[in-house]
Amino acid sequence: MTEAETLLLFKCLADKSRLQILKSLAVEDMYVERLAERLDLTAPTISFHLKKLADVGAVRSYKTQYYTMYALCDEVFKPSMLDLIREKSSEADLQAQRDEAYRQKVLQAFIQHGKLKSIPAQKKKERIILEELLKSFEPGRVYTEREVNIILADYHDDFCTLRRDMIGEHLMARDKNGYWRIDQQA
Amino acid sequence: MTEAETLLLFKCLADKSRLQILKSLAVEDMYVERLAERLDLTAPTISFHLKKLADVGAVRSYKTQYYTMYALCDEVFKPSMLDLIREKSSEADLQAQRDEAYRQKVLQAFIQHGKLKSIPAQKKKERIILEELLKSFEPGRVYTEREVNIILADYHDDFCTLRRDMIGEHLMARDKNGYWRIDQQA
DNA sequence: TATCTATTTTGATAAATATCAAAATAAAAT
DNA sequence: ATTTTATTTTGATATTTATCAAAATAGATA
Repeated sequence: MTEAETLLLFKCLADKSRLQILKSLAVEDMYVERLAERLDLTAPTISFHLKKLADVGAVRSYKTQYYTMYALCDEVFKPSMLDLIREKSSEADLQAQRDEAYRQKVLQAFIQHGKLKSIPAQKKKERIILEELLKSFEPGRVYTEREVNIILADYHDDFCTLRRDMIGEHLMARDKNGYWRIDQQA
Repeated sequence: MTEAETLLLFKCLADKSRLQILKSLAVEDMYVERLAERLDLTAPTISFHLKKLADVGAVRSYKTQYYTMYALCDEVFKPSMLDLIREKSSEADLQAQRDEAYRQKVLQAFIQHGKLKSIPAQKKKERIILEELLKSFEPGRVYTEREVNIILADYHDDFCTLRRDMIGEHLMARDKNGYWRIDQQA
């Protein structure tokens, strides 16, 4: 079941009238007008709800002589809600989730109380730290080397290494006028 | 769990953002701002959703040094949706349900193609039939005996018995001017 | 075929609610 | 104490949607 389908299913359960319809159908099959009478709603309203329920496969219908009988499809409601919550999101989302978890882990390991405990030896980890420090610079603005140093010194004494690696990782660029952020477009 | 609580719970699951929050919390505990970043929503919006989720016991929170961490409460989501649908409604509702089912059974047994196959011998069943036939009369209007006969004859040849029992069951009344429905106020 | 009746569709309306910006709280660090 | 930062509350807005009346459709009986 896709994420969108799950949402649709829950939306069906999230309405008083539809919940009552399902409860009624759980007892016995019924036709539109009888449901309307039971729930004190008009037939069009019942029809509207039944259509939504049918769309997610929650009910099915069959003809008897006079009426269109509606019946509950139990199967759809067998899984526990937890199952559906745990169901993996789209693959891309899952990956993003793992990446973000890792990123947070690194940040928490190296940055404490706003200070950088040490500069990570692993390139991958240092990159994460640098990306975080980059947030202290405004996009588009040009900084003097002195300004860059002051900002970076706030995190770690070795601001020279940090500044150099910002350039090395292509997170910042420089020319004779100064330094600026390089922003990858979203 | 009461019917209203069930509805609230389903409503919590019926929103894209809240579903994503729950999915995220199923992986690991998180704080408001991080969720906001992940879902690309503002912190107030996340806070709004978390409050709703907390109201139905879907999440709980605890403090760490900096943040208010939110965690999933699995227990709430353990039951299958079918369990909740099948959960008995209020007692009164259940009784009404049984009554109505019985009523339908009797009606279908004795009335076919708009005609009364026979007049039930059991008083209880006949009463159900009479209540149904009563719908053919307009509330408040006074009918001549002849008019009553014509209407009842449409259902069964023995309209005299039907007419008499309508009076006997106090479903209709008569005086020198004619017959009329007695409507029990709702 | 014509007529009745059950059901669905359409159009309109009112209620619920997800979202954000801005303001208010709360909580921690300096 | 003051400042910073995370969270919540408030107020406003736009979207969604449940509901009904009326019209259209479909299905069955006569």
